[in-house]
Amino acid sequence: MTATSDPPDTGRTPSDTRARVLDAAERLVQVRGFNGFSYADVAGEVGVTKASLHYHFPSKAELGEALIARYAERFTRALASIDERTTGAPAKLDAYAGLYIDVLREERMCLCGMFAAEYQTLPTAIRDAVLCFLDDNEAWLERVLEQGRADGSLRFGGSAKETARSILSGLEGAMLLARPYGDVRRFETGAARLLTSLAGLA
Amino acid sequence: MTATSDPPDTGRTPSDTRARVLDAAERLVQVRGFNGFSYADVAGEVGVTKASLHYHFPSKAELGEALIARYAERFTRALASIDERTTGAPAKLDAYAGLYIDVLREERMCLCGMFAAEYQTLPTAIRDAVLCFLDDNEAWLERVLEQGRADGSLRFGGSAKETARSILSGLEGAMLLARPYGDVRRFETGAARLLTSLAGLA
DNA sequence: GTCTATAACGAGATAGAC
DNA sequence: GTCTATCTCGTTATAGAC
Repeated sequence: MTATSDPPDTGRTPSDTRARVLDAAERLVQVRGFNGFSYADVAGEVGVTKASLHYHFPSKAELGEALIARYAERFTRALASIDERTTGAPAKLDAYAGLYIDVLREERMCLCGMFAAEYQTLPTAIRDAVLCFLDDNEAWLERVLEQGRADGSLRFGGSAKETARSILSGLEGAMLLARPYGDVRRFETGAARLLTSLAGLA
Repeated sequence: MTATSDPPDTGRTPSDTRARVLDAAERLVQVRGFNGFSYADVAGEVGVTKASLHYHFPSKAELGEALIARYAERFTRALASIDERTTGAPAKLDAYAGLYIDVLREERMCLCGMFAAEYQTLPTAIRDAVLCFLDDNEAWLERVLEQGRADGSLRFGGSAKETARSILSGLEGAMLLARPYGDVRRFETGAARLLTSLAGLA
């Protein structure tokens, strides 16, 4: 039942290369920024030529669009997974911060945070996706905060929307500054304090 | 008493160009990132040739070093000015947040926050200066927080050092995310909430 | 799909005249 | 100090063979 004909079996799935390119490019953007890497860098890591990259992603802008699209999808799934695995708002917030920690452990910045820094230099399609990503995160956090306030597990003043924004920007900022120090713990303690102070998480 | 000889009067002070180059480059880094602008961009804005830039700053790395050095000096003076103009810890924190607002109004990111994002791509000298800048800010905030806790004008749990870090990263993050939205108010409300929740500022 | 080869351009940087 | 001219290299991108 393995490949009887058609696609010559290279030991890789049909568009394995495409995925590997996205993986390498994603890491490069998160570590060096969208303006801090080239097709040559990606080609070197993946082990193909620059021309092959252009077959999959004709322009760097299109590569960037594919990156943020995939990243956003994955993040959406991660949030859905949190909603399935956990019940209380405090546990959800903890798990949410855990997503950031996982990224930081690989010495990466949040893809969207990096794009936010370079925002003025990005193609419009990427810009729009960045705003969409931020809005989605904010909306999810807002929902969790409302839930927590309703069931008494969280305590905070002001609107849930504004609190969500503060948490989101607080986590992004903690990530931004923890990376130069190469210190994940710096983020962890900062994130804990942030959630405690802003959302009344015990 | 005006120039009787020596420096041919061009209508500019001796190294006016040097300062104008720094001004333009600083703005470009804050808006587009260190990897998002070129000598040609700076030359165009200042109205000189690329070769002239290289006379003042032989390499882009040296330009970057000069930028962060001047920025750090100016920031140090700004903090000293706050210490002179204001007395209470709450007023000092408000003035501190005001520094960020001034930057954001010009649609810029904090120079150091931008460098933090691009950290992995920067020459060592700039990296060191970035960490130094962050440490200085943290130390100043820590001192203000200690003062506020001592005189009862601020209320927060945990160490002043960690609280200072949270405030610093919170402000940088709020700045990072406010810029894509082109919304200074987004920062202002976020910063106010941050200082209230983290430092107990009324 | 992937390759070699190359185009077309912009980057940082230098030499030397004025 | 600033210029013109030029160099070298890296960048994104394309053409066309396999």
